[in-house]
Amino acid sequence: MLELKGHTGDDLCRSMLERHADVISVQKPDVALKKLKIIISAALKLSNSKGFQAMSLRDLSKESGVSMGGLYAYFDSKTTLLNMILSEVTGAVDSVLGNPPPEVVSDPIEHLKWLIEAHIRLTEEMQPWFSFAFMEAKNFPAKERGRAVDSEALTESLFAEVTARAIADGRFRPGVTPLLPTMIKPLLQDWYVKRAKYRRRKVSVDDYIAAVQEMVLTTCLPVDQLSHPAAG
Amino acid sequence: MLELKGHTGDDLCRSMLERHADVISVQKPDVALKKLKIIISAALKLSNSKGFQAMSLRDLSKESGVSMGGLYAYFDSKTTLLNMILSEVTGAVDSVLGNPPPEVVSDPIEHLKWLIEAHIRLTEEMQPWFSFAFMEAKNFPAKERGRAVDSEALTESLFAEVTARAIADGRFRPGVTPLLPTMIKPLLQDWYVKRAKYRRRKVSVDDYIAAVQEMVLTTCLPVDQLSHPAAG
DNA sequence: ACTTGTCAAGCGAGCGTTCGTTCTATAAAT
DNA sequence: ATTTATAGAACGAACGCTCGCTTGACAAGT
Repeated sequence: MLELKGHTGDDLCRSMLERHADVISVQKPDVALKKLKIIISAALKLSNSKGFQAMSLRDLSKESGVSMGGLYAYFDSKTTLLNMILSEVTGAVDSVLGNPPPEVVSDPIEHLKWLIEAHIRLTEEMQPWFSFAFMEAKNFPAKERGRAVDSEALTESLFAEVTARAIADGRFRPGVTPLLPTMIKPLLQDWYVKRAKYRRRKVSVDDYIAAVQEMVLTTCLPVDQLSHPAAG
Repeated sequence: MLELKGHTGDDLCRSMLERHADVISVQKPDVALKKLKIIISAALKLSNSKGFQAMSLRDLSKESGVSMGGLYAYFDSKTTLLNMILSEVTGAVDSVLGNPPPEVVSDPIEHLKWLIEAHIRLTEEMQPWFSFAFMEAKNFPAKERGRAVDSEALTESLFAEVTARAIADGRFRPGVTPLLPTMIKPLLQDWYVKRAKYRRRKVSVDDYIAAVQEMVLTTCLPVDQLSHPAAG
């Protein structure tokens, strides 16, 4: 089973500290990391329940137990806080989906299956972060919204490339809808957008990965290559 | 081709006037309708570009050309405005998807195809309304958020019912994923969530309906019933 | 024909509140 | 003693909402 490394809350906050050392005025790394984790997890919790823009810094102060002034030791504006989180999400997408293991890139079908699995596993590990970055994106200031949109476009382009390669290699059924790469995205996004629903229904990550892979492959593979129970 | 009636901006605002006659203090129906249309279209435009909660009533006043006081002749609070729009959306979903034409209900496959088409055509006609109701829902006050969630659940239950019926009738391939009805929803929602993208790529409503129907039916029909180019 | 009275409709300054942000005083650590 | 971290009061701007005033169409009275 695919393993992703380096995307726990701890890893991500550590990366944030490096990336934004210029605006974070707290010097001691261990103190900074400990508090940053508390602040970020409170920010994700509040944003994902009431929206980033509706979350006031007083809410965040109360939820995290850090005073108003204390918060401003970790960012210099509310928009900077937004950007700090956003950077980690887009960075994770780039580094994970952009670096497929060598053994899958030669076969577009395997590459496609890997992209589906990697995307779902990454969003599972970073669920509140993805909800934040893409569900809230519409309400972001213009520049930050643009970054979220670009990140989404990049993901879709990866699916478009691998699909085009599969078609060029004659691996797909002729006449399969050109909308296929576009339609994969909403299926993947549903995993983190509606995470609570799937949890309630006891659908596991593996169940969901298998279901999406089945639906996509059944749509695009030639009929004679379909195996009825979920393909191995 | 399926025709839906009664969901133009004009129809919807007329319905709003009746439904909320108690809070709308403007008496002359033609005056009220004309202004309400202006106000609602401005509200949808602003909400969909910056979020409902980020839209101030001063923004709305400026965009619609109606003064602050004038706005309050049409609603008694910002939340009431939200509810007025929300009611029209959930009402349209109930009345359209809940009333399939008699000729499709006997055949679950035809019913399923009809549900897909009707959903996409309805959201096409009411695109800004659906974006408002479901993309903004997360930021709504608790009660209003509940109404949006309920409406989504109702839609999914319609797909679950027709799917269950198809399986009971032996019309689906054995072993098709039980997640199918759940996965249809995100495909349908993408049409109004990412409407701008599809417009840019010159994907028509009919193209999209055909693509979703193809993907869903290819996934669930027995292999020997698949026709390779989009089924008629 | 012209004035006057009436009232629905519309306006925008201003209310109290809360927002993001800053600042100063203090506590803790080295 | 000096740096580092923290708390929370204070500030101006902007928020949802209210309210007293103006406008304009129309009917009654002359």
